[in-house]
Amino acid sequence: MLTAAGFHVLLALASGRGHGYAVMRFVEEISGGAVKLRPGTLYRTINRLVADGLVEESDAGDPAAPHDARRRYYQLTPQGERAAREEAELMTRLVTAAREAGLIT
Amino acid sequence: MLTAAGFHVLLALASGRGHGYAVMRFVEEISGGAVKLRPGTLYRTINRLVADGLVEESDAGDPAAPHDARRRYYQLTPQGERAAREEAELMTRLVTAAREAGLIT
DNA sequence: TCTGGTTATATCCGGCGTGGATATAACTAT
DNA sequence: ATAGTTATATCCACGCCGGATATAACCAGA
Repeated sequence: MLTAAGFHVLLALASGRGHGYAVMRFVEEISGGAVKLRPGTLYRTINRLVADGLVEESDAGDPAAPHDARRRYYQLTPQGERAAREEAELMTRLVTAAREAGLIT
Repeated sequence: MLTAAGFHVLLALASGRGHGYAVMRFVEEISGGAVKLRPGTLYRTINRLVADGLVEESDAGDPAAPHDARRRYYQLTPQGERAAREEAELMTRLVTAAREAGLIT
């Protein structure tokens, strides 16, 4: 199973957030500020995902965005997409169970 | 945020799995065998949840079940139920995002 | 132009949580 | 009786995370 941080990063990349800092903001956004991926966790997680073949660096960023030399862009590999999908499916089952248990509506 | 194991335990208890070993089977069931809560993680997690006030031991188990002296029964505290609900709501948002990203249907 | 705030990446340390193994013992069925 | 399953508990090594610190590029406004 992926770590929570690992899934957050994959999901952010699948949602079109191409570089590290954008991933950080995505996670904060989607959780309503409850979850924060700090630099230490963020960049280490990205490096691990690259080492595991789930993510790869892509030389070109969004061509519409203004150039920023600091940014490093990433994208999912097919394996990363598969892993993210499996994790999302597991999560769907957990949400269904939470609904059946009356925790959420 | 809860750890993955912590949420699994709370969800299992909310789903009427009263004792430790039943929690273990619940997690294995719901994940289709992909996730296994091993003894080391399971009982340490339960103890931590008790220490944090999210779970409490309940002296009586299911009266319909045959008595088994080894079993220790647990239930959610109001605080535990709140924590589980918040985590489930966060997870719902993640699943929605995964759907919007085309990861799942 | 220079200055402050934000964006962006990177690394270190201490500590917490996990996986896997091992142990023990009570149940159950044959 | 005895073998297999159910059930709880604890240990060690390792991996991951939070928080802090560092560095530097970008941008807006004075």
